[in-house]
Amino acid sequence: MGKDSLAGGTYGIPLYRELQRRLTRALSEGTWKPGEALPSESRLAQQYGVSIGTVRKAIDELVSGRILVRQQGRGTFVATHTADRLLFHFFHVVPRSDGHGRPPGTEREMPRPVLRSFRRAAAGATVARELGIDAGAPILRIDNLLLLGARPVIVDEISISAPLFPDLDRQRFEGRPGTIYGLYQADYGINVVRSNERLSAVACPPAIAKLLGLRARQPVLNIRRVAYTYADRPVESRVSWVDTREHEYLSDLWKSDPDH
Amino acid sequence: MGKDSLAGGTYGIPLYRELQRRLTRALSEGTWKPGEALPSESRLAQQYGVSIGTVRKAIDELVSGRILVRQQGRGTFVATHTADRLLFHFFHVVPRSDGHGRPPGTEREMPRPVLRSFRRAAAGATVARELGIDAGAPILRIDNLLLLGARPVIVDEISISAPLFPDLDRQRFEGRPGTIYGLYQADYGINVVRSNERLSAVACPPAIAKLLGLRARQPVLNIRRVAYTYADRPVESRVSWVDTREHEYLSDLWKSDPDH
DNA sequence: TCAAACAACTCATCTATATGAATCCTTCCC
DNA sequence: GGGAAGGATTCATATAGATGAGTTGTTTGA
Repeated sequence: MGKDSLAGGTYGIPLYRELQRRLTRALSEGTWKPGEALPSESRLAQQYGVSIGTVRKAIDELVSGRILVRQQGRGTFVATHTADRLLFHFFHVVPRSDGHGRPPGTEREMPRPVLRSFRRAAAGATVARELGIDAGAPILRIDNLLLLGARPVIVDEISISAPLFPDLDRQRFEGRPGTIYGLYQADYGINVVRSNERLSAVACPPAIAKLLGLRARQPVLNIRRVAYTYADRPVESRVSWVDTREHEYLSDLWKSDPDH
Repeated sequence: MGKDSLAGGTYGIPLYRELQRRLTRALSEGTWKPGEALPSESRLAQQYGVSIGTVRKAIDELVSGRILVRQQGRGTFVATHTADRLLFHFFHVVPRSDGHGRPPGTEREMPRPVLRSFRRAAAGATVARELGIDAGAPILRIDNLLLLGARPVIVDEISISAPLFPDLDRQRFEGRPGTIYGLYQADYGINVVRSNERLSAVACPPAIAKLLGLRARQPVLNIRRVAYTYADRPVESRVSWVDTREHEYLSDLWKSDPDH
């Protein structure tokens, strides 16, 4: 029985859930880095003094929540924010499928970001509430224009708590090798595991319209996203403006995955 | 070993997946009606000649897909389209949480439908494609105005293939005891198990604006939903127009459920 | 040197069994 | 009648073990 044994520890809650909690905490503390393998199931079972079946059950939910990835014959790994994961789990804007042809959701395309501004600012009331910080607290405010194909389609206004991302500056942000969430993950150990989005249709503000090539006051899709890490801790507040003349927002809940 | 035994049957695919396929087919054939209990896990195991663990694994995914519901001490049941299920899995319009107070998603409210029109029509190209029928084929076309609180907030334009719903008329539709998907399920044995939605921001057509109390050409959220039953067979095509001045569309992917 | 064979390790599937917890129904007793 | 006690049935949790499949690295042998 390993030093972390769960034996005799908990009362009402099932063993596998307690183990899941411990794994999640270890994950949030950076015990295993993104892309790294966890100890094998048999080793975990030994270490925590439970059976392999219990370990598998604890891991199951983390896998379906995209926090871990299992690979037969190799091991179980901390999920990384790759382009694929972004596309299928955090980026929901796709070409319109109004007319003809292909089923919705296929033929997704990676957005090409153009950085418009990177600056320090103070949190407004809404952003402060969403990030769980005080109004007026220091934040980083990043404005991005996203191109799909050759056209500008989305304007992103990103707000993150400055103290969470020390030394993050424009150069480092622009020089990131992968996605933005990949940067949070690789450089700051902050793993975005889920997000929620609230959408509405609004008249496009002139400044946004200019960037998107729209006339002011034309309808535009407004999205407020809050991205969370473990234990529902908010990481990022993002306001997006989407030109839906040739694209649309796809909400395909609990459907078949590309894998499996 | 029961007469339905899977022993020696399949080659590459796992037992539990083959069992899952058989259960799904039985479900789609109405072997067990909505709300009814399936045979117990031990009986299924016996019947199909597999272990209880395999039965549980086969059922697990159907439960997480909301097709079945397990109740400890009672049994496993075919999920029914209750108000709760509608609210949390098919109805995504919630009061704005812009200002202050409560977390998004709480305080949902059941929409009150007002039937505007019920008629027979011919499928247009888009609807035909979405429903997998021929253009010009007979459909039922239902227009609903949905009230949240006292205000009209959503206009729903529903299209379903007429031959799938024999004898459905205005009176029967209006007299339904529960939700629309509940009607499909209870009266026609058609169980909607998932949907996908495509959203865009558009200028509100005058006819819709009138119903929603909007000025024409004001921004309105346009939603195209296709609802599916087992095996990804489309059942319903629905176009919604949402007034997002005081409400918004909530997309909270793979987050915590009210249950669990 | 190269490639085949092997060993060692991983997760995946499947079985069998035991115990607990929730529910339902019957029986019993006052 | 009414309530308590028991028993039967259900799903939930947990264990232990066997076999299979996929991966990786090493050894063997021509």
